[in-house]
Amino acid sequence: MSPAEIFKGIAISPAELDLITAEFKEVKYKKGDIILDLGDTVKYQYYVQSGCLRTFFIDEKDKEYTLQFGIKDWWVSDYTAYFYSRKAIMTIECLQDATLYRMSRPRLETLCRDIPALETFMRKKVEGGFSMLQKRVLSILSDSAEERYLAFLADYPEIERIVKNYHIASYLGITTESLSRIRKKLARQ
Amino acid sequence: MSPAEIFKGIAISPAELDLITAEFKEVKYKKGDIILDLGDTVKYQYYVQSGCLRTFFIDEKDKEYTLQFGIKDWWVSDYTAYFYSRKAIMTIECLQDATLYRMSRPRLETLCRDIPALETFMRKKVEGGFSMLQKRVLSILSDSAEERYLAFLADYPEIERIVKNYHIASYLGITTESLSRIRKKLARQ
DNA sequence: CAAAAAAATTGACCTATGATAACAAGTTTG
DNA sequence: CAAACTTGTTATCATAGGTCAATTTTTTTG
Repeated sequence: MSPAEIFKGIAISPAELDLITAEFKEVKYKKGDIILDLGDTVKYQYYVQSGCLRTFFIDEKDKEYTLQFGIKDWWVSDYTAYFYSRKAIMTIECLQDATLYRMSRPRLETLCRDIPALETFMRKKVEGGFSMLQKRVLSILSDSAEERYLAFLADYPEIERIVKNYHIASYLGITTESLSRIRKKLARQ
Repeated sequence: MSPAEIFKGIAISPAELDLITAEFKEVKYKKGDIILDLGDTVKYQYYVQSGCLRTFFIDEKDKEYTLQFGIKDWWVSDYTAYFYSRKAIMTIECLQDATLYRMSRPRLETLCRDIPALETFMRKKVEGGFSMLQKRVLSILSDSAEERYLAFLADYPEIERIVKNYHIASYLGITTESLSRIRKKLARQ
């Protein structure tokens, strides 16, 4: 296992791949660890090699909203802060012991400048994320909580097995009581 | 007015700028025109030079959800379809006579390959869009309809002046009746 | 500018989900 | 393995926002 796996499938020379992978640092976290906390300076984005992370936002009423789960092969960060070199507005916690490869923004920018194929790779990665977020906006606007729960189960069966129901509820934007009612109704049917 | 204005502020040689602007085509639309329709092949993304566009999704019950408005200096497309060269799942309509510069996906990909500064520009543009969408997801999940309406007015005062209330309602994900009640309440206060 | 069409408002009623509280089930740890 | 804690469920009641239908206001057009 090495960061090289991240780039399998892109046309890039071995020398360039070495340049890139040299800038990743492997870091390990334990279940319950806070990887990034509200107000921290956001230096890194993380590639999840194994384990499970959760990025969430806490509102004035201390209610949590899960923005993203991250499992194998996902990238995780507080991207708004990461992109604009600002302080974190999100928290990232480790839900399951994890091995991550982290990359600092300035280093990645330098690599992108030097290695055009990497720049293209990163652009397409963000395009994919943009597309997923658009889909999520539409889903929150137009689907009922039950429909969104079913879509979540269909889209992320592995995540459902790992995380708690209250994490899923906070991803769907409903209370844990509502999710419980939905689950009961679905079980009956 | 020429597509060159799109790239003011990026470090790019005049020769490269010419290469890029040569690939934009100016197109004009009238209020009410459908620029892109459900099922169309999505070839272009559009830079709005003037006027106002709206991208929206229609669900099974014929209810519309506005994903994005586009005014001067915004880029508009059905991005999921554009990124993946798929058929449109959205409709784009012209809300106010518009002059657009359009760019085809394959041409832009070629230009990005040849001009690294353009690739970086495009990546940062998508990063900005990603960040805005994340903010919108959080806002839909955590804010009331009234809070979202107030935020919309604060964020897009120019758009509010141009578009109909039912467009705003469909952006906020509420009915036009609800928006009307919210407006009444705010007017009273 | 009058008629028609489009947009916005209002009222009455309904429903999905939230809030609160109590409790049950599951999991961790001394 | 029992106590303590965490997670999930259930019931009751409250409410934001939806639905439907009628009406008023604004805009467009012949």
